[in-house]
Amino acid sequence: MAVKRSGPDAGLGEFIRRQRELGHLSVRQLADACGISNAYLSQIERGFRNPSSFVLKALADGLELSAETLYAQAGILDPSEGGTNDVIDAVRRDPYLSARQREMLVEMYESFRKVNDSG
Amino acid sequence: MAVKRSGPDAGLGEFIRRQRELGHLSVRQLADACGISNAYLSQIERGFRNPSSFVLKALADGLELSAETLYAQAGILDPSEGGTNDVIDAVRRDPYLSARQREMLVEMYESFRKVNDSG
DNA sequence: CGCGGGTGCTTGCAAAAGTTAGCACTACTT
DNA sequence: AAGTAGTGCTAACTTTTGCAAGCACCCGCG
Repeated sequence: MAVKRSGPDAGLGEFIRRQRELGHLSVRQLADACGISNAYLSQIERGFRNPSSFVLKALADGLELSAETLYAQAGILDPSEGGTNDVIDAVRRDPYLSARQREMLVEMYESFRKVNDSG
Repeated sequence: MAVKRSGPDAGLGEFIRRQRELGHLSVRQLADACGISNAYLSQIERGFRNPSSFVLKALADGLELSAETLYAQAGILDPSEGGTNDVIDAVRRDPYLSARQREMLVEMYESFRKVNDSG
């Protein structure tokens, strides 16, 4: 498999269920809102199925919470990512840069900030 | 199906391929780095397969870019969430940089973009 | 030439995702 | 009590993911 898979022990399902119950939604209601079957949602909540990116996105929408929150819960997004600095964020988000170029820009920026602080 | 599926027209694959090529990696190299098969990566890049959340996460790591960038490209994360997209804007807005530093960062960024376009 | 190793791509197949139909249970009506 | 509608869950099935193996092609080297 090589890629990590979450089993029935995954906390994501429990989180989804809690969120659903907080919103006073039934399994069917949320499933309909997300465009998935109730059976499938039931299995996701109990950790027997591993939702795809699209289903995860749909669930985030249906639960009216940010996709980031859900992804962080799923363990596929580092909660600290998307940090506090606009420049670094923008560099990380720019789709036209290579990894190395990103790295160079971030380093350059940080060195500037460092120099400015000490000066 | 009820949940949106991306077909061979999806831009995600092209984006991944572009990032891979910018990093001078072969299909096999990136696939190995991500812990997925080269066959599968090839299919993802051409839009014939739709990677799961976990594979997407692995790809983000392998390409050394933030998971958010990739998710935004996959259309499963609203790009406006969590900050701006424009590197130059962010640099210009940053209050902790000198005019000279701003200029250098912008020039560096633009030269990268230029190189990527031609090469 | 002929061989080994690099590239990306295709082909079946196993495993997982996701659906439809239907179960058992509860609560409210008539 | 019987009927209807709500709840979540199960079973059987179809579709998609993801992989091992192998294809065809190109290049440098003997």
